[in-house]
Amino acid sequence: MGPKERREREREEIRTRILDAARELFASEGVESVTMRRIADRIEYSPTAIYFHFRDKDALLAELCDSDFREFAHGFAEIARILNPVERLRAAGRAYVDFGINNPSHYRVMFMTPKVTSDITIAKGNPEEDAYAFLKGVVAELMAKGHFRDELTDADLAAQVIWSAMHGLVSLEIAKCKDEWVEWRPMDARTGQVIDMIIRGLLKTEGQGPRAEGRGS
Amino acid sequence: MGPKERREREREEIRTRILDAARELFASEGVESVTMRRIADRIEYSPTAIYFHFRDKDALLAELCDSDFREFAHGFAEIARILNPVERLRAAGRAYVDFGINNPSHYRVMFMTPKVTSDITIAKGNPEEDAYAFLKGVVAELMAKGHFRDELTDADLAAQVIWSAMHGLVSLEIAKCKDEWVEWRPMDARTGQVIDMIIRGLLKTEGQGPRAEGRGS
DNA sequence: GAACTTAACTTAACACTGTTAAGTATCGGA
DNA sequence: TCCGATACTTAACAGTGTTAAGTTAAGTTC
Repeated sequence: MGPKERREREREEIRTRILDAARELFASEGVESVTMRRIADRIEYSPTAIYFHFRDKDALLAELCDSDFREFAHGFAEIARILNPVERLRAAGRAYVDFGINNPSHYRVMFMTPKVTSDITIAKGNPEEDAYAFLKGVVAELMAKGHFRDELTDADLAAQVIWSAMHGLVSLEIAKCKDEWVEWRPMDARTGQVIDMIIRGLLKTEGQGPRAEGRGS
Repeated sequence: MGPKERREREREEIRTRILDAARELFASEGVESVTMRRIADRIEYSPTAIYFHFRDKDALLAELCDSDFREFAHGFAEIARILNPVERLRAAGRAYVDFGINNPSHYRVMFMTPKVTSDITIAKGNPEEDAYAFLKGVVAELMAKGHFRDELTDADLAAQVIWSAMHGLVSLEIAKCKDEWVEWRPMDARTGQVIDMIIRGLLKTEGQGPRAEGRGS
């Protein structure tokens, strides 16, 4: 069964070549510059050749998105080692903002454009691949240890509230940083204030739980 | 000078006809369906006729956006009459979310897409036309009355933090409501929690100032 | 080994998009 | 009456995603 496997391998190879070209174009010149024809130019194929490997442009972008989500979640691996859950939440918030600011093009398609995430291959619920699961895990731990205000018992709801606040920070910066209408304060200052607001607004007594624990890592 | 004025009036009339057609198309079928040709079809002109009244499509959309921003700000007029500034902030937050949920297409172009707001005619700083100014006003009043935590003395920074949280709520809903990845909690519940988080996280002692005042209106 | 099939392309074209160049009426003023 | 500006139209250009039809090379089968 030599030739069959070789063909399979070659097919996979050209697939990743297309994806790489698209990713490169995407990162350097923004999502608008990612056209089928420009991708084709880069890999020296005709534009229609891409359709043999991807259903359409959306499917191609979705697959790009898929790997982006995975990489994004991997970014929290180091943070997962922080023992103190409050500090872990703080660090996660900062990491989230860093990702968005450093990868605005990616952030836009990942979180700012309506897109059906149908054929996605990420292991849902696994904190190492699913960033939402990571956040929910931190929230659940904080709840279990009694850090959260007593009326907050729904980990999903709390996670969604936290995500909303952080997402607002990043998406507003990406969409409106050029806007001279508002006298924007430095992103660092805003980030710090939002994180403090989250901690103070959702947790008990100044962001520390009922009993102060040793700071992690 | 009769004819001259009549011409001027007619010119203005066709301008608003174009804008109305675009607005209608926009609200009913989303921004993607707003094409020069479809606008032209509606008003029974050729597509190029529009270019005599608007520089290009962006200018047309910008003008649409302009009136949308004004209308958006007008929505806060009633809320401005609430005496208690904490309650006013709460109501403003709810109104903000309502606007976004009821006008997702408008919200997207207004706040979720990078667009240079250059030739804008809104009276900056006037709370009746500029919603950011309204928010900043509420924040400033809360600060003056000592409701804010002592370390928060910058009204712009605080306003931007509040706006971020509310914007995150709305924009995440608009972009990801169809997403089955996350088990979304009801929008109402999230809104309530975010507003509570803002109040508790930024103000002193349970969202009330140093001294409880009578509730307004 | 010849015939057939299929995978992996290419070229040409369609139906769109925003936008521009060039041409045409219509109308107010000298 | 002629002139020039105003307000258009038609035709076209350079893009876009996508599809239909044709081509070529390789593998499979008789």
